[in-house]
Amino acid sequence: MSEPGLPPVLLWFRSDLRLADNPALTAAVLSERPVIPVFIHDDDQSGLGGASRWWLHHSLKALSRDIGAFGTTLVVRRGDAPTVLGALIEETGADTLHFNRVPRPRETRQEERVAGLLGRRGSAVHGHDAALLFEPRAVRTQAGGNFKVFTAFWKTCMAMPEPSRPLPVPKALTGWPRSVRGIDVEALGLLPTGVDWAGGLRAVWTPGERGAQERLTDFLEDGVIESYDSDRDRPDREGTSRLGPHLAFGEISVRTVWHAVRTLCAPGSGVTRFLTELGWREFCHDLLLHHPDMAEHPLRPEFRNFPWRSDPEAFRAWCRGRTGYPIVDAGMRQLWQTGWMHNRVRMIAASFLIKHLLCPWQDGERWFRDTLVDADAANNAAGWQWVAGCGADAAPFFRIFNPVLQGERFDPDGTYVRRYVPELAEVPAQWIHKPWNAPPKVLGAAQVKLGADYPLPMVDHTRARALAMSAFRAMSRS
DNA sequence: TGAAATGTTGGGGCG
DNA sequence: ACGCCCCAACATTTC
Repeated sequence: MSEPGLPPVLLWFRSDLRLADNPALTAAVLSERPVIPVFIHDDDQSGLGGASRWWLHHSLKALSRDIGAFGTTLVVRRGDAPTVLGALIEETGADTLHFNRVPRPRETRQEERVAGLLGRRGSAVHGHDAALLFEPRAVRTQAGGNFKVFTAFWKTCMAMPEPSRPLPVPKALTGWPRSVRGIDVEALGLLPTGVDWAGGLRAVWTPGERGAQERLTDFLEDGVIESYDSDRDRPDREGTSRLGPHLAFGEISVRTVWHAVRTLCAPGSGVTRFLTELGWREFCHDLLLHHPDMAEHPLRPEFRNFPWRSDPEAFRAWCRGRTGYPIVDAGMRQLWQTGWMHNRVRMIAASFLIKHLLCPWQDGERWFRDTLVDADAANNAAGWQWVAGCGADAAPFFRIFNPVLQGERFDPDGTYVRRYVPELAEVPAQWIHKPWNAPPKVLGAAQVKLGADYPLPMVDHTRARALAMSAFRAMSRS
């Protein structure tokens, strides 16, 4: 127990809304001083989309409850983090700050401002690393640069010492006996105003550390991971972990996931593949750290000359899931309804926006950032550039998905399409991914009138493909 | 972590 | 028996 009179330490929560494997928390507890846990929301700086705001609200509620169980209170404030932290130091006499670094450019800049401001006031500022498996920027080529090819990056990671084991939840947390002014999570105004569009999210997700751990447990049970290698590509199955949003908000640490899989699962192709996906997350963060403008500017500069089209109508149709290509529309509607889209379908839908509609990939990146509960600045930007063919280790631009073939290959029975495009529910599997080819009799029996109940394809695949090729060639010539 | 076009091969039907 | 064509199946190349 701490002596009265000892100055408290500030514990600044950010994208690490958890108590397990939280080195900042552990360090604060070890200091044997009263701990003031703080969360600061900055509406102007957060860059959070609507779906992420919904998630953050519930995740903060969960964290408040969990901290409350220690007899302590999470202090919630809004505003500019360095300013708020400075004010808290004034108010409480705290002389130390612990936080976990967020290895992304925006957050890193914020950390530097905090360190500068608090350092000038004589406070000790301690940043800890727990957001990645391997220390940010520590993975280097032999020449000392950052990797631009994933396989080489991951091979190097796998030759490094295994990631640290996760830290336990501290046994106790001593709070600050005096009350510190804060606001209710509700007052942050993170939930939808007006129309409640979050019903689909509530039905699918449980934000918070408990929910994250349950999701991990579910994934590790029943041998899901054994067939992960193939099932992860099947949107009609529950073959993926769905840990994305929990990782994005730091409700569970990637090291916890890593060691749980390594400890509890028999080695095999599924395990290897899943760990590799965690590797992509590492790679994306490494890329964004070295290319802070990756969400706006293509890594391959020649793509600045790509003749993108400006077509707000087409973009809107894509957003709303009314392209006329069932696998694309199912994905976009799953995203809108649940805040999440299966990864295979993300690739198909993104490819469609970029290569069939020739819309700028940045527009799609922003839409995903606004609608995904697992929106992550690094993963999202890297993923979109990868699909567009202008990123690191990217698919060549001419690798154009055929949405019909992709649908038939990865949703062979049409189960996924039927779930999210109910107007096609009665269309037989043979035609579900290309209803425009179905005999009129079949469509009649399925009670579908194309162009009325469900749109006709907004572009012809073969023609769109040819146009994309010539646009690509135009860019390559210029 | 493609798709489509083009090339090659080999078996069977047939004159 | 032989060559020819057809075409499916597979492989390679091209975008």
